[in-house]
Amino acid sequence: MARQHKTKGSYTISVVAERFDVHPQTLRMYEREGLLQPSRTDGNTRLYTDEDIDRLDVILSLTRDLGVNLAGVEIILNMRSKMDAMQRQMREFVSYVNSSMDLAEDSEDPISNALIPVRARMPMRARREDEESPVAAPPGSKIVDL
Amino acid sequence: MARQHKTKGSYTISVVAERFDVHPQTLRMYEREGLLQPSRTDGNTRLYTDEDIDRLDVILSLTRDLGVNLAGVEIILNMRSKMDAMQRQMREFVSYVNSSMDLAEDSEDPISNALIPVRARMPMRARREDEESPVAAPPGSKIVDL
DNA sequence: TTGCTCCTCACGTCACGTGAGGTGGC
DNA sequence: TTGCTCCTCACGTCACGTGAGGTGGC
Repeated sequence: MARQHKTKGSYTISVVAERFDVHPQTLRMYEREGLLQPSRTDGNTRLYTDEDIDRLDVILSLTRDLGVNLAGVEIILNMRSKMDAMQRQMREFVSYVNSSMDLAEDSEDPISNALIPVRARMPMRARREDEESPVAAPPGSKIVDL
Repeated sequence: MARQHKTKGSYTISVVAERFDVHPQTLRMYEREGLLQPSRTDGNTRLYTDEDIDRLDVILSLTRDLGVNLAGVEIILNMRSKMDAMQRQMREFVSYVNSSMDLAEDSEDPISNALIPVRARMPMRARREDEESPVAAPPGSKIVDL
């Protein structure tokens, strides 16, 4: 059996290949195309981290399940991280506004009364990670939750 | 020369094909794949609107310039509209918060003082259409401004 | 009639995945 | 030694784009 470097998730190419039922040459190709950047041992052997694994999982979903080619995968991965950054900013901003309003929540003054309806009318607040994205995918869309 | 139905932008397939230097069969293929949905005349001739043209422009950038296949194009177009929706929501929310704060701007009470720093510290406000996206593309990214 | 339109079928090309073959380090 | 690793080269398959061929309506 293949050896595993199991120091907080570090896998050789054969382990990854077997786990995802993918050809080792395919993994090397993904690296050549810039989609994966595993580190190397001193002896030049590739080591895949858990983050590499997660990324590979997305790549294989796109290529195998959705038929996207590697040029498309690269762009989609970039857009994904861009959307993640947007959602993070959104959450930070909303939670900041909300916490500012919490200071005013029990107040009776007219300004806090003017601001509180934001939370009631807008469908926005700090979301937990397991909650649904605020923007629904278009009907019939192939995007489930990329 | 080919005829044009120029009632607020409505083009036959030959006009579109010539303008974008694309084979008419390719346009029919894009429609078959669900990427374009031109309307039809009573005689079943395709009519492309200005919106179809804009969409085609993006499709051709993705396929020709970036080498994305049609499966990838579909996903990217869906993600694009999802991102647009997110930015729109963001803008609406921020401008709502800003306008709420404008009510309190000249006030001396502690609550408005607690809220005003939002605008000073966060890089978020209602943006004009020609301003840059708030989230920068990763360095070396192929995404210019999809 | 002319020049467009519609459609289907088929071919060439290229990207992607996979395999062979030869090498080297633990 | 064994079983991994590295690499390059090459092949098969399939998606995409394009062309041919035959049709019909303005």
